[in-house]
Amino acid sequence: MSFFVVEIALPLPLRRTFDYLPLPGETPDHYQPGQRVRVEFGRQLLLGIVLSSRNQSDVPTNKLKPLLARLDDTPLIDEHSLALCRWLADYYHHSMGEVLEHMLPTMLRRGCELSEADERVWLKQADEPAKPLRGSKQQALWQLFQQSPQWPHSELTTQGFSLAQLRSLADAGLIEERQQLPLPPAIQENQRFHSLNPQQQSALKALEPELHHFRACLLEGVTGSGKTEVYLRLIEQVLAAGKQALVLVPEIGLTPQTVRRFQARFNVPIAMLHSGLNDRERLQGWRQASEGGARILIGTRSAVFTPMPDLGLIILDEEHDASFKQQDGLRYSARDFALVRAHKAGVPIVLGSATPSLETLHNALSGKYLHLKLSQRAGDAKAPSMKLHSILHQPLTAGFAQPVLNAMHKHISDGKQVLVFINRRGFAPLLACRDCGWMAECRRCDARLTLHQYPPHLHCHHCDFQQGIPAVCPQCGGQHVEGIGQGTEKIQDQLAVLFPQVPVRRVDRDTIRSKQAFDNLFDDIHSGGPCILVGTQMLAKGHHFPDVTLVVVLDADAGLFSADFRGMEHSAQLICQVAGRAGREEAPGEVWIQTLYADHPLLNLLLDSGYHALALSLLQERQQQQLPPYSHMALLRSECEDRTQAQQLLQQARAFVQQWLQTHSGASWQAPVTLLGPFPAIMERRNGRFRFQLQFYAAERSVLHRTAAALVHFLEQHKGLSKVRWNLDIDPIDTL
DNA sequence: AGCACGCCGACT
DNA sequence: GTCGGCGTGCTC
Repeated sequence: MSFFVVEIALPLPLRRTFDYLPLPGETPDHYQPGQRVRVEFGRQLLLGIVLSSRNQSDVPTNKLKPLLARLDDTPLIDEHSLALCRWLADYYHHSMGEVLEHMLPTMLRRGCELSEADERVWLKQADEPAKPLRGSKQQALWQLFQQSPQWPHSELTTQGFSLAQLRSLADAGLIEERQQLPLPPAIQENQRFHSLNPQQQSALKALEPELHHFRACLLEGVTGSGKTEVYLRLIEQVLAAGKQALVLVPEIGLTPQTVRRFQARFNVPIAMLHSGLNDRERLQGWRQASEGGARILIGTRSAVFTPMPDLGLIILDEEHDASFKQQDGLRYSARDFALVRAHKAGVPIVLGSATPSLETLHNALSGKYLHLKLSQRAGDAKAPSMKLHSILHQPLTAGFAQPVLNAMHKHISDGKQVLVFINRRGFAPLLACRDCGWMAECRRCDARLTLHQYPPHLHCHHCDFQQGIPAVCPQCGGQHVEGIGQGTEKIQDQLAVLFPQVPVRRVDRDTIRSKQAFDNLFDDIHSGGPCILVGTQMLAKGHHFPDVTLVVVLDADAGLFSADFRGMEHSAQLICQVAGRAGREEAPGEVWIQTLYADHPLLNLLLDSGYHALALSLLQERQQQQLPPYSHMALLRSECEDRTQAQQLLQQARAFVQQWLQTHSGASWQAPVTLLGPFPAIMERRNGRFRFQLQFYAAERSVLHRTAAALVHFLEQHKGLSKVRWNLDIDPIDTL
């Protein structure tokens, strides 16, 4: 048998692979790309992925170690997915091993078998107990089986039932244990079948011919215009053709409602992948999708990696949402990756949004994407009326102008619900001393501590540092230490006094700690009756509150003057999203935006002419300034406890890139790379580390790409400033 | 990233 | 005299 080695990708930040000797008696045929193997690496045991087998190695044979075990007979990751990982590793200048780590659910990364996704389930076997059941626990258990004939073992144990209780029901012949892969039960087909309005029909008509090849489409539809119904119709056709559909949604967008709507509509197994699942559930979702059992996969960002053998369509809803971009480690964009995946798989991808990102809009306007618009709201719903309300020189009560309070009173007395949006959680964003001006600051960040009252403490929202509230000023000993400004907690308190007749509910990360809490609150709100909801971003995303007819935006100004060049874009998207919560049913909605800058031209453009008009105007600005999407951008960030070293690393990086550009700019390199920085991050110190950044802009993506590759190579070799942590962000979203 | 090896300060 | 700090260097 001839000599060969197996090339393995290991979960390390090293941008190279490692060769190992095969197991005794195995031939190259035993090794296929995508299998998992266990290896000894230095002194540690690692799980790696086979990339290839070859008949020679760059490493001397006596230095090669043999593999310890091969875990899979057939590849766990198919060739197609492997090629996509290679693309991703290349594009984001990351190690192949770390990219592959993202593709596999935790249990598979730890060496578990795919079949460990199988869970014990208990199936109902009879309709009536032959003898009355003894014990209230047993009766309660039997009640559950009346509701649904099939229960996963783990779910029953978390509900407090014991194995003994299950056994006694099994002995009575009422239920039976099975080892099986539970697929979500199919519900009756074509429930709640909505009819399409003319715009939806023409969008569908335009999309239908594109279903059998790659095509990127932007479905730009105002809130309530029925984008989801168009998705459902497309998925219907894809399923009928025997293909699978991948549906990607933002992190907080995957609500039980969304899932229920899909389940109610399609008579096929649907898999889910999102952050609320435990490891086994994730493995289940992954397995169902990758073995083809599930015909629809609904998931958040990381679900974009799940192999799907019969992929026929990708839907990415709310494409502008920031949660599609991973913000640490491997900083990939699930949206951009989904586009590449669709392209390589030869299937269409539909990006949906009421407020598309300027990048996507630019691609749609230039004809690269098919551009479809839904401008009328489905059914009878009318667009909300939006108005700016100047609070310049106006007396405020609890932060509200009187006319705004009056409007709130009116909607409440009409029996409707009011939503107050303020993007600051906690009681007050600042705790200060009236006597000497001292402010509570975080020791580890360049930030003030936020005052919370429920429970009372000071909290840094950037590093999670927490401490008690000082009774007297630590600087002057004065008694007048108080919260300045307002957050959701304070607004809630004050509104409870101003509107004693209605409940005032708060929705922010602090009240919505668990999914359970959210569902409860949601059911409460849904059951109707007038109430006031005070909340942050969380309120803006994805949720349908049918009885909300008034939305008040308290701090729209915060985003208008952001240091980030995308600040206005994101502000506008947020305002539109919050506004979209109002008046989705028969009652018309009203949106009041309190502002100090009632004559802000872009804000007025947004209100008078809508998001699309504003976006066109912002695109012009971007073109003039040669900012994305009219140029391509990369960001090298550094952080270190030593300020000087963090800065030095970027200076060295800059010097390297400048020199490299000089030596590599021949005739074919007319397009230059513009370097800006290094400069300190907007919050220079965070969690005890000083942060700097170096920006790269290029008109040609390929130039930026090659520069970045050279830079990463340089930084990897260069170990002088080893304490400094660095990260290269390709196509960064926030540049703060 | 781990985990070694390696050379200088405060302890039983 | 050792224990242990974390600065370089390597891992097929």
